[in-house]
Amino acid sequence: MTTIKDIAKKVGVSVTTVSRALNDYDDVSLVTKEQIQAVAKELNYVPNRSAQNLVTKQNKTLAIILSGLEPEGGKDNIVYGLLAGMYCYAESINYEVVLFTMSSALQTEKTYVQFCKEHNIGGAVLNGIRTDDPYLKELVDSDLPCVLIDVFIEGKNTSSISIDNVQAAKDAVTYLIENGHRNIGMINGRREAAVSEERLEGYAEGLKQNNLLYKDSYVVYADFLEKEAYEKSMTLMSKYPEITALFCASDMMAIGAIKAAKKLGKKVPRDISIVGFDNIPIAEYSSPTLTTIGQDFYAMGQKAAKQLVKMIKGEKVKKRVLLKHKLLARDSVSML
Amino acid sequence: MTTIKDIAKKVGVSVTTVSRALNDYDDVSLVTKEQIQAVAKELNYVPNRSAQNLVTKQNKTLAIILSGLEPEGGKDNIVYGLLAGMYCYAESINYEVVLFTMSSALQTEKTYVQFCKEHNIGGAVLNGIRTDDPYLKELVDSDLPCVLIDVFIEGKNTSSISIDNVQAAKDAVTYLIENGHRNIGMINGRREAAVSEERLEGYAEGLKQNNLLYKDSYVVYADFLEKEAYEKSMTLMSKYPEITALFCASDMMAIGAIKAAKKLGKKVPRDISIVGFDNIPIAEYSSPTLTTIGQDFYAMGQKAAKQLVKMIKGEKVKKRVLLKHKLLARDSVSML
DNA sequence: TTGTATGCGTTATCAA
DNA sequence: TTGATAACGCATACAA
Repeated sequence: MTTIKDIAKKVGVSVTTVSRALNDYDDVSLVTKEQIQAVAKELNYVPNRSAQNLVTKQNKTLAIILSGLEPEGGKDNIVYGLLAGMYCYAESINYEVVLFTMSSALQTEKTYVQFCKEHNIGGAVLNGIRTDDPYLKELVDSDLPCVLIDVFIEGKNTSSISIDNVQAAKDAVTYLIENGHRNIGMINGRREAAVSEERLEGYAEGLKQNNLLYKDSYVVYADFLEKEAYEKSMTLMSKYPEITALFCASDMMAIGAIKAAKKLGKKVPRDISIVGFDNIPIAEYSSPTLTTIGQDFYAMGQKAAKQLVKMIKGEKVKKRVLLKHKLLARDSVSML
Repeated sequence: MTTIKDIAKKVGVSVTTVSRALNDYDDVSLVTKEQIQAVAKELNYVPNRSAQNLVTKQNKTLAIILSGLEPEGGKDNIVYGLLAGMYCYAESINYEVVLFTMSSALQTEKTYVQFCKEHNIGGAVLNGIRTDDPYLKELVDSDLPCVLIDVFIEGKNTSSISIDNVQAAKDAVTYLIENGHRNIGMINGRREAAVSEERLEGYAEGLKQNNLLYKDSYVVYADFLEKEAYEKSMTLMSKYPEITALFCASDMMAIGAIKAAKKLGKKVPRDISIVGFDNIPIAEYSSPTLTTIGQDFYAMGQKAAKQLVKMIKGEKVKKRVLLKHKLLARDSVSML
């Protein structure tokens, strides 16, 4: 591997000069600078990041910390979108992106903070981490810039990004009501998830604003899982046949609900209307195509990376950023 | 940040001893070792990877080099599977994974080799890179261990992983023939892709083995794109109404073909049977559900990482690894 | 069993 | 405008 030393020798200058020439300092004569750059190219010189990092203590690396990367996961494309968005911005400013997951934290008994220190991480984007994760607390209590997706936690140096989940849920419910539905059930996600609470709130608000009664019994929790949603919605629809619409806090759960409806001999949307959440790729191709709340995870990843970099540079950022969502009217809802 | 120096000072030994204790050498007394480890923990010591990398020249980082991370990409979940599989193995042996894409290569004018050198990458997994990419040539010509997904290229230190695409295509076609189909069209992918050629070969072989005539006119190329496949298959079906089955080289193209069939008033599978390739998440949820060739990208990513690590360690590896595929019989094919 | 000294490749400080 | 030298944090050859 060629180093600045090699270049220095070949050109006949000191390593200092080479370093400065390569970093385009202006206290080096144009002639030598050009000469050095030419030789660098000729020798295929590539700076060694480890050495750079070691001496500059700069942290041009962003981490994305996830709950896990499961073989069967990824159907929702959320991680992909987030990662792609982050990467897109990071690369544009010559930053790197590395991955870390909770599972590896458990396995190696390495905390997020440790991982970040070890790799000179400048800041981290977190997604899908449980709010009661002790490693999370350690991280947000540390000085390290963190951007949290979908949850709002006060921390030393943190910021949050999400859509307005309350409003989005309200939009979904309102849309159902506009379509004539009066008895609307909700298939919510994991009880502990912040978004679940927010979406429930939006659901309740939507009902209230239209003078409909909120009923606890119309709400079930299905952990964001298709199968669980299948079972829970089956029970719900059987028990309360007056329900004509279901608002689901995720598309995968909506898919489960559609299956349940079919199993019960109900046609979607003729007998029961269903709205999902997220707009995962499957939503557009399922049968019927799924009316849902669209989130732009790519944009979210991009924004997260941007925030992070600002925070790394010590600039002020909004503690909480709300991105736009969009109701996508497709075929799983019909006018009553 | 605490360093081994701090620990050394506190314990009252040299940095050498600390280094050895922390790396669990056995030429350090148990007492001091335990003492050192205790203090390290107390001071929240985390080794600095940059420093380690710099001195050991070890390259405990794997790269995954992709064609790009598009906002609208990822539907097929291939990148996710590959990445998850790689990461899973990498983390188990305390390796890292970083991303690099062709798009960033273009943008920064940085070649894959440069990126890898710069980051002390031990080896790289490549997916979706065009075989005529000059940067690819430079990479496989270099000493850096590379594992190529889906393409077989001889290189200085390379190895390839894929399923047996010829056999898989043959399986698909044979399945259609077993279901009574005699006039089978093929929607192939990008002309230049190695897998396209292999799948075409399997398609032809399947026909031949069953004494059916291969017809050039029954094969169209649709660049692995849904829309393109929609148009091309529309033309194909219109021009040759005797065709009763379509073998598509990707699921997204199969989805396009199904749409085209519907548009033409043909019912799938009653009027036309369709087989896809890949088993992307959508395949299971589309209407009708898609009969397809299942590839396990997670397993592929894992295997790729394993190969890579072996190569990094200088062990011999197979130049070409073939993973198992599986025909998944679902609802898009019917007996003629 | 432990410590001294050296070097990895780079940048930064200071002096020339 | 340039160069000598130190420093970053760590691992290792060698000496003690």
